[in-house]
Amino acid sequence: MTDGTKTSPARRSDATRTAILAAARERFAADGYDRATIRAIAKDARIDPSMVMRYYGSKEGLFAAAVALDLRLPDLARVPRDEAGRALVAHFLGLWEENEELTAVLRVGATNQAGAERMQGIFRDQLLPVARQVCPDPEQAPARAALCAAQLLGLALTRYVLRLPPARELTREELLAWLGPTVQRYLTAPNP
Amino acid sequence: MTDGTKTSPARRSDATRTAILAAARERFAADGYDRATIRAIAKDARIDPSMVMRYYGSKEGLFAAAVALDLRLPDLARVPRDEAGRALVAHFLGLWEENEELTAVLRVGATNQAGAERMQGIFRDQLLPVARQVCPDPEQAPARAALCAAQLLGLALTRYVLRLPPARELTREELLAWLGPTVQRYLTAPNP
DNA sequence: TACGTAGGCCAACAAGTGTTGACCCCTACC
DNA sequence: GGTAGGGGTCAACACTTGTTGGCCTACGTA
Repeated sequence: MTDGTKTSPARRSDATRTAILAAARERFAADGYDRATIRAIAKDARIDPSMVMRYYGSKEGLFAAAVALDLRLPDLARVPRDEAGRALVAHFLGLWEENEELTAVLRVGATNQAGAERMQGIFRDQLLPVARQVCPDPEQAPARAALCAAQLLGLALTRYVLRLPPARELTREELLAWLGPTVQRYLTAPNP
Repeated sequence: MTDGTKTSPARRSDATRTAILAAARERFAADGYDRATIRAIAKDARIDPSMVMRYYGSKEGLFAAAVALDLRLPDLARVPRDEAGRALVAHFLGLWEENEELTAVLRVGATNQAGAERMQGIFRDQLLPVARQVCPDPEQAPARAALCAAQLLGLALTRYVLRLPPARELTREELLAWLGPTVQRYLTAPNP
């Protein structure tokens, strides 16, 4: 699982570095920023806490390195216009199922001021452009994207963070059938 | 602002107690459970940290006392069946605008395991019964209520916690027009 | 007036935090 | 073979946290 970045040759400590990142992702996702301690992360990675500091400078640096968030949103111009909503929901579901970084980012976003700003950035740089592709009037794109974010993040919140039992019991197909039309409406329906 | 509970006569320390609760609500809402320190709360209330312990036993006890959450959901049997969604959204919006305890509970629910369980309880005891009143098939009530929770909490998350600018700029009327039909569909529409 | 008691403050404890610097070991190169 | 230098550990610092117990004050009652 070498990440795509092409840094200097290949340090002897790469194994440790990735072990730290993996442990950090898990802890941040499970406990949130404050409760996830450097000592606990280091213990999971079976190294000394001081190594975390050496490689990532500080706890904030570690968090930034651990959750480099790329939603890899699909190109909605390439799916039929009336299936955009369903496609978006499907993509988000897949993302959340496999990727625990998202839980970490959402947890921290809800706790921390800096975390909230990070999420604002993700919204602006990743979801908003996609919405702009599909929205009838580009000027409405921010509002429509915000509505989609509310629905999608609300699903993630209830299903993966708060873990409301009924939200967990819904199948992928049911969610697509319920949320797909909602997101579709937020994206493309005429004004209200 | 005497609360409805009919406890012993009226202690001389009632002013202090309510000052502590008010400060606690503010801090918990603004900072979340972990970052809201007893010392900071005590400072806001202009008393000694030890008083908080004396009156509320522990930090958890203080939190429990500070956020006694009653959503006061409307009786949906008394509004026209096809306006239930709109009524629910309107009620939630009013609730969040005036009540900062909700932000605290959501923040803590996203951070803390115990907080998540508290939110599960709120969902089960307050939102679920209301959904049961309106849902065509009572057996589907949990799933439908969960969908409503996802949409409503998602709105709260983006608008009041993450504070995404476009989510903040939507007016009350726009939100009613967009989310009302969504919640209505989740509550009463035939299966998918 | 005397006094018990509740309200309040102060200082400290023990635990846990992020962070730092000194020190050892092993490897790769001259 | 010697020697930088990076990988790694240990112990400690400085600080903050929730929490506790002792002590003073002032009210309300007898």
